[in-house]
Amino acid sequence: MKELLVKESDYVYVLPKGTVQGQKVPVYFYLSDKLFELLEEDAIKQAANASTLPGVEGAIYVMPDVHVGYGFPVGGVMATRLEDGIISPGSIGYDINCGVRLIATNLRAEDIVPVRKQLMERILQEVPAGVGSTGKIKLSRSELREVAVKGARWAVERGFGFEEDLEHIESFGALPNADPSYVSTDAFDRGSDELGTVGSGNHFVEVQVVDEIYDQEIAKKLGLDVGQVCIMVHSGSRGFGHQVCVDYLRIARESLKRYNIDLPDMQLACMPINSEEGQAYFKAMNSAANYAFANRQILGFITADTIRKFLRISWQELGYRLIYDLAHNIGKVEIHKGKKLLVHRKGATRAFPPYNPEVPPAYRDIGQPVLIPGDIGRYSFLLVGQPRSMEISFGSACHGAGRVMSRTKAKEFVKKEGLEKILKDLVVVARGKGTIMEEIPQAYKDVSEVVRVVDALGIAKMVLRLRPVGTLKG
DNA sequence: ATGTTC
Repeated sequence: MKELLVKESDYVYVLPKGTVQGQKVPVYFYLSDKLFELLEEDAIKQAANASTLPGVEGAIYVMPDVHVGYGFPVGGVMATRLEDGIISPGSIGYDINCGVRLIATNLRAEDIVPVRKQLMERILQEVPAGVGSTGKIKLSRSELREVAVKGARWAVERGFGFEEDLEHIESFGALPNADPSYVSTDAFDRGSDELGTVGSGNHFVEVQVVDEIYDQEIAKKLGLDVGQVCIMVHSGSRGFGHQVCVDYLRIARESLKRYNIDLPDMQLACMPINSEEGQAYFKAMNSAANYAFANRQILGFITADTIRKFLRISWQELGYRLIYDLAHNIGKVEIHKGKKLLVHRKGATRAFPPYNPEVPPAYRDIGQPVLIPGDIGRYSFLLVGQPRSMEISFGSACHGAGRVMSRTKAKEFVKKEGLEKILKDLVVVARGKGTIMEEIPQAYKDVSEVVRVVDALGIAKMVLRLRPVGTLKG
């Protein structure tokens, strides 16, 4: 299908409306020439499939870190009209509210670098990571219901963080319209002991240092300077959100006939937003999203507390300050160009511009922070949302590097090259070697190239780069 | 992503 894409301008390729059968809107791919070469046929097909869905509005947008996903590509943005559109679990993702948090500290690189190995070993002891890992927090059914409604606030009330953290979280760390009575017993069972755990795959807790600044003025307003130590958390809603997705994909498949929805791919199984099933999924999805906000709140706090105890310093000396926390797998009701839409972001980050009311007051004149984690060996980036995102991507940017090598291929590569040689002087801790082998830097696209594209398009502005000091993986 | 092929 690649030959059907038309290069409209630098970084913009379009699959014009009318190219595929039943297509309702065009599909825009935001790519450099280099990333265009890496674009997979199946990812194009998946984005094209979504452009045929009922009530899809404007266009489908695909970010430069695109890769094939379940039904809808990772890196995809789709908006559907509330009155006649659908809601698609596969277009939000299995890991509901997978997202990123960045915490600043007053520490300098030299405080951490000499002791980074011991520090990461300590963090490994305190922060549970890995598939099926469980935490110290055991939740009763009623407590879990509370988590699902209150989100990050629940964690703060239990002592995991501070009231002022909440102002620096997307949607204040608690999405409205969460109703855990629409969440299954299976999900409750899986969620009861996984709060405050990292998970697996590309999830991590990382100690980082501000490495390079591209916009001094904005970095200053964020209170960030070269050499400053930060904590980045990348995790989601664990088994709780996964089960919500599984449950509602089944419900969606079973309700397709009832609502006369015809699909090019069963993985895009969806429900009218204005249906009993669609509303049920929306309320369950928001519950899982709030679980993820609480999860990252706890993870970030425990990590900061561990660093503090390791260095034997006070909270004041540590200077813990939440910069921002955001979702990159989520469906949200937003108004774009005067229309009330459900914006599906799957591997895409909200990137609202300055003076948008959703941007925290402290950042109002610089725009919403956009946190882009890279792979374990390279860099992560902080950008801020720009006005053009509201014109060309429903206020969205990319979310990360994006895979280029399959997990299997990555493991074969490690067996051939040797893990020590690949990781060189990186400090990466984990309970097992499996995930690290799948997550080697070579398995990912260069995140620098990805953020360069969203910066060049005016979706989000590059502010600074962070480099890893030590990484905890699942 | 995921009690990693219920």
